[in-house]
Amino acid sequence: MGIKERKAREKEQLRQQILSAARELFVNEGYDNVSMRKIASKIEYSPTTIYLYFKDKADLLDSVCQETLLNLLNTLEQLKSDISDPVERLKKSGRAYIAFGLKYPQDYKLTFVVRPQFQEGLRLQEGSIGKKVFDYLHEIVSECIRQQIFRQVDIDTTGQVMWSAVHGVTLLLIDFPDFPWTERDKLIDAVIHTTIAGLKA
Amino acid sequence: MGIKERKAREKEQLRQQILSAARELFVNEGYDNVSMRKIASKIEYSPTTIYLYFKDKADLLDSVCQETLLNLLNTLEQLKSDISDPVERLKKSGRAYIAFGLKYPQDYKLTFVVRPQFQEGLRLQEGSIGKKVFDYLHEIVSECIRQQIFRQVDIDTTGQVMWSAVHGVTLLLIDFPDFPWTERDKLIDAVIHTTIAGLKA
DNA sequence: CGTTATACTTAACAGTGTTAAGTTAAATAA
DNA sequence: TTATTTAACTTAACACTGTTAAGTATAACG
Repeated sequence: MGIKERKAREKEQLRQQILSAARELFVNEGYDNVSMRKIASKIEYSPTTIYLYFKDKADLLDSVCQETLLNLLNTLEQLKSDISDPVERLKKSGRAYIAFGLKYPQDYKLTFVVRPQFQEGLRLQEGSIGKKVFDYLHEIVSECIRQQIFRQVDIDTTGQVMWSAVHGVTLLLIDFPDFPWTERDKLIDAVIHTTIAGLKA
Repeated sequence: MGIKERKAREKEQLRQQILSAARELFVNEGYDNVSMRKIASKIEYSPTTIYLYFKDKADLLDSVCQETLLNLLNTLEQLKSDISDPVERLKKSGRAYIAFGLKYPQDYKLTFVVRPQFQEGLRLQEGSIGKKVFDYLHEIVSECIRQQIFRQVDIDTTGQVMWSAVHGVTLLLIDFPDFPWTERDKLIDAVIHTTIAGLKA
């Protein structure tokens, strides 16, 4: 039964080809400026072939975003073992989260802003990668509270406050690149420092 | 010369008609799902008439967003005189900012997320309404620092931190309505309280 | 070798933003 | 009043969009 396996492998390969072509185009030209025909011509297949692998354009976007989330999760989890002090770990993670968003700004926007628009009622489902990213933050915050470093506000709220802070500054820096921001790293540090200080106080 | 004035008035009237039709459609159906033909048919004119009043669809979006920013600015400035304590004023303003975003979620997204995507290199120009909204926050923060209630970090950074916080939570609540958030007002209060506490500490 | 399933393509539909050319009616000038 | 110019708007068209249904060729299987 080697043939079926080869076929499956080839199918998967084309799927990946479509996916990476789509990502590259989405990121460089914006979701709306990319047509299915453009993606198709990039991989030298007819436009309709894509529909054999993805339900529609939104599904393609969704798959691209799943990959992005996985990248983000991996980036964050690499920091996990590094540091024992949970506050230090939270700072590093926050900075890493923002840095990821700024390194791949279009991917970040696609995932956290464009996709929710195209997939109404999108929930970070239990078991989804998006949920795992949030859980990662949640866990560190939780440790800070357990060690009584943070105020004893409920854990969920605290985690969500942290997420708001990093999400907010990331998007502002992406969307208004020409605004007269303070020096970038200074602002990022200030956001993280302020939020953590506020959670301690 | 009453005729010219009447004509000008009528022109302005149609412009407003187009604008409010566009706003209603953009808000209810999303920018991408609204065609120029749809807007035109709503006001019972031919599609090309719109181009006599607006350069293109992005320009129409821009004008809609200007109105939104003006609304936001007015909403905020109504609080100005109310309270003398700058910290209390900052809290109220922050809450009002977020409340505005949640009351008109689509307008908020159009203005602060969609528009920057369609108008690359958009800057909050000196004298623009967007700049004035930010300046409003900036001013209150500045007063908090002057009165030595906040740490003596530079004013710009402090204002930007505040903006990040409210922007972040607003967008998260809009984009992920089905996420298991803490009770909404509790989260909003936590964000504002945490940020302000962090700026004090 | 004939049949069936797989993988892909062609052609088409209804819609998009936008432009150029055309039309109609009102305002101005003779 | 009548002729001309100007303003406001429309018609028709172009090149494109996402997506579907039907068709084709090739490889696998009995």
